[in-house]
Formats: sequence, structure tokens, C-alpha cells
Amino acid sequence: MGKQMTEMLKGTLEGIVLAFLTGNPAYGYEITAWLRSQGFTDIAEGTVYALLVRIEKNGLVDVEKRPSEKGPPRKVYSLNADGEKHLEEFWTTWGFLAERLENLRTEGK
Amino acid sequence: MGKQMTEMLKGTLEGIVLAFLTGNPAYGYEITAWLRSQGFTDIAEGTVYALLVRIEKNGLVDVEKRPSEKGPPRKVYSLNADGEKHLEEFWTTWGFLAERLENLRTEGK
DNA sequence: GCCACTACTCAGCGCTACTATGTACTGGTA
DNA sequence: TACCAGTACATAGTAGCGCTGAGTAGTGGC
Repeated sequence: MGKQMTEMLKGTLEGIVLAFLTGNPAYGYEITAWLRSQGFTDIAEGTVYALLVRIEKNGLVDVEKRPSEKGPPRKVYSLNADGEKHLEEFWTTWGFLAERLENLRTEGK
Repeated sequence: MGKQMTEMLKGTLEGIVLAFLTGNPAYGYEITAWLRSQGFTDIAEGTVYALLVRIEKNGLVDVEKRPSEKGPPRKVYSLNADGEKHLEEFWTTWGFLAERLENLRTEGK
């Protein structure tokens, strides 16, 4: 992946995953596959699992273990109330940044 | 500053500064002041100077030392050809990310 | 028996922004 | 004269996040 993208994903990848989880519980492997289908082709598996561990530790998601037909049991993550609040703050922060950048891109300064 | 913003600035702050520098040579103190006027009220001075050192080392800017009426001499940075190319790539990367996020925000998935 | 696919884990690294502090010059003021 | 605010730059150390690379484990097909 481009170095620029790697740096830019810091902070935003978490928001992307939280947004995906909204009303849509999912497990790690599934999330990785979805990200890749969205064009984030080079997101490493390890990155996603580490992110999931982190948001679980931070209490933004609830986790449920479910047996899989193929392979090891899945850890299904769903957004909880704290996660929703965190996601809202994420959108606020993102909105601010996106607005600034859009201004910079179109008019310059 | 919020932790979210801190993380989200990674990668984008450099682009913001490069964009500001386009056709508008400036020095560190001035850039810091401008960023604060744009709402990035908590950007630390040290952060900007470190960033300027980095982009100079990476050959994205040319530097000229000019005496100041008040205080130490200024280091005036201006975007060079490599910097412009880098900025273009930044906009491409940003554009991709912004599009994905805008989709996520409006429709959800 | 081997390989591909599913599914999760973890140690170590690189990069960027932040914290905190220091240097140095000018001008006002008490 | 001493002090302080404002201008201007520099830097060592820290935290956080995504990446690399490797490993473990279960299922099914050839």
C-alpha cells in the first residue's frame, strides 16, 4: 500500500470499521474481506484483528463467539452504546477535517 | 486536542501544509498561526517544525533564510516540483478515502 | 497426504503527531 | 536595569496506529 494511505488510515480505519458494524454485526475475516471489496485491497489481516482487539478493550463493541462451518469459531462483533457514541464523535471529527480539506482543494487557502 | 483528531491528522497534516504552501511561500511560525486560524487550535508548534524538517529532508520544499524585523531569522519554505507531485498524489489518496467515507456516512455500507 | 480456504493471534517495526523544554532576538514597561 | 510578552526556530522523548511476517487450527477437496 502507498505510504500516504497507510498514514492516512490511522484514525480513520477504526471509524470505517465502526461504521460498517452499525446494525451489522460481523467477524474479523468478514470485515477484512469487505474492506478489500471496498478497494482497500492491501489491508493486512493482522491490522484488522489488532483493531478489533483494541476496540473491544476500549469497550466499543460486544463480542459473541459462534461456531463456524469451516475453520475455528468466529468472534462476532457488534457495536454497543459506547461504540455508537464514539462513532458519532468520529463523524464530527471527520466532518471538520473533510470540510477544511475540501476548501483547500477547491479554492486554495 | 482530541485523540481522534490527533490520529486522523497523521498523513493529512502534511498534505494540508503542502497545499497551503502552493504558490504561497511561508515560514514555520506563520504556518502555525494559519493552522490555528483555520480551527486547528491545538496544533503544537513543535509538530509544525518537525513536519517542516521532514518535508525539507524529503526534498519537497526549497528553503530560504530571511531576516525578520522581530526575532530570529525566518526559514521560508516554498513548494518545489517534487513537492507538487507529492501533493497531487496526496489529493488522489485523500479523494479515494473521502469518497469511501462519504458513502459510508450517507447510505451506510 | 497435501493444499487451499477459513479464522484468529502476536511480537516487533516504522511513521507521525504530541509533550515539554530550550535558545535567541526585539520592544515595551516598571 | 530588570523583566516580560511576542516572534521564531529546534529537539529529545513518548504514545498510538497500521504493517510485516510468522504461527496456530479447523474443514474439505484432489
